[in-house]
Amino acid sequence: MPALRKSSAATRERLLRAAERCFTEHGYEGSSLRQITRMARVNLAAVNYHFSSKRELWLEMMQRRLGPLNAERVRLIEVARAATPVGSVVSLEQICEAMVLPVAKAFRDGKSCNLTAARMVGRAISVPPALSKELSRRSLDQYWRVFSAALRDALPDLSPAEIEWKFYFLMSAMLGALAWQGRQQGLERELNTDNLEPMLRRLAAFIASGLRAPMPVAKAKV
Amino acid sequence: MPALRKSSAATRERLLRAAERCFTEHGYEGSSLRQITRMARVNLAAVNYHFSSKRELWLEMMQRRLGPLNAERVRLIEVARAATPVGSVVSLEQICEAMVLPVAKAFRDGKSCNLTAARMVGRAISVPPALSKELSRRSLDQYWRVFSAALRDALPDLSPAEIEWKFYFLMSAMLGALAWQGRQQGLERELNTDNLEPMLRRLAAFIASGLRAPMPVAKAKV
DNA sequence: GTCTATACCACGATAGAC
DNA sequence: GTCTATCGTGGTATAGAC
Repeated sequence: MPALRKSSAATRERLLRAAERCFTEHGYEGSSLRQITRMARVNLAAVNYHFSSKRELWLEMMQRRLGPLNAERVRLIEVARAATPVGSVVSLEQICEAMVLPVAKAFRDGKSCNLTAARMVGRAISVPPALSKELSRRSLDQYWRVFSAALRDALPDLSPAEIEWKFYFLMSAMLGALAWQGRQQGLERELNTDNLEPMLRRLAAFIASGLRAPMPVAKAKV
Repeated sequence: MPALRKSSAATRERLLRAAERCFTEHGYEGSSLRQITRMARVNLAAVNYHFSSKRELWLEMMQRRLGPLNAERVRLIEVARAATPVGSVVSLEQICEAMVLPVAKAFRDGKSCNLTAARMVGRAISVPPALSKELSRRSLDQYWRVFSAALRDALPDLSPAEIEWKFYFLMSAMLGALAWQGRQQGLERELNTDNLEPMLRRLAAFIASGLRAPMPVAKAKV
């Protein structure tokens, strides 16, 4: 690779940081490239040069965060599997905690959690559908194999289709819970460092119990 | 009310119908007012005259669908309560089915389900956060009172805050499941009239079991 | 009161100079 | 690599016809 004439990497990094703040605070279409580049103190056209489009800027910003998060999830599942006696399997509760709890851990800046990043993950559900679908393709599909394998072991009676349905519900509940923090009337408290992890533990318990629930047979009438 | 000189109501209705098709198919920011007004065969400025903005057009379109849906949910809960012996309460399973199953029922056009409308409900999670928050304020808050009262009766040991957390998880799983239909790799089948109701039954079972799960006490370390 | 034509400004994107 | 200028399209506002 040839030597860079100027601080190209620094410009990229400043853009990614500004994008994290902007997108998390104002949403995808609520954030303009002019606003982001002003905050990053770079030229408007720099976005197109470094990322080719607003869409790719968002995707790279998300992938940078989801990479370590998913790596930690896989690591926790493998640690649990290594600690499991032969003939036994990793429990649903362990799987769900591996899925949910790293959200608090992966985004630590020093002692406290980077809430902007954590919230960002939940907000991934509030972008144009084509965008979140592409993000899922890039950052979740490879992880899905590990996770569904653990689920199949823990739920040997369920068909692959039923596993996938439950995985949908699980992911939806998790992203929605992160995104909806403090948005409902009555529950005014915002997401903060102190209540993030207890919320995630409640969520993991909710999901684990839901996964264990028997699948109902279809009936004719509502 | 004075007599209308022209077909104001017809213009409104055509705009709402076109908006349903457009917003559901292309998402909120993926649908332009020029596209919607062309489809409705009305002038661009008609949106501003009848709804004052794109935002309000979307909100009115959603409220028109969520009204009957929530009315049916409340009706089902009250029917279940009426059929419950004194000293007993409506079960979690009944509550969850009342919450979830009307999605299939409320959107019937004649014999089959209007899938555009059903999908629209799920897509409400993929709009700018400020929009879905406003929709929740207008269409869900009044319903929340009935629903949380039933939940409190079914789960007398939980604090109001814990009830609200679980309601978050419930709503997130439901909206996400509707929105995510057919978007994951591996599960390619699209939402259709035949598989909507079985999916909703699976979802209701998932949620009911999750709601019943004991809330974990917070621990120190992940 | 209802509808139309049109102007306005902000947006994302890009070409080409430096 | 960076910047300026510019293009097409978006939501919105308004003046005026009917």
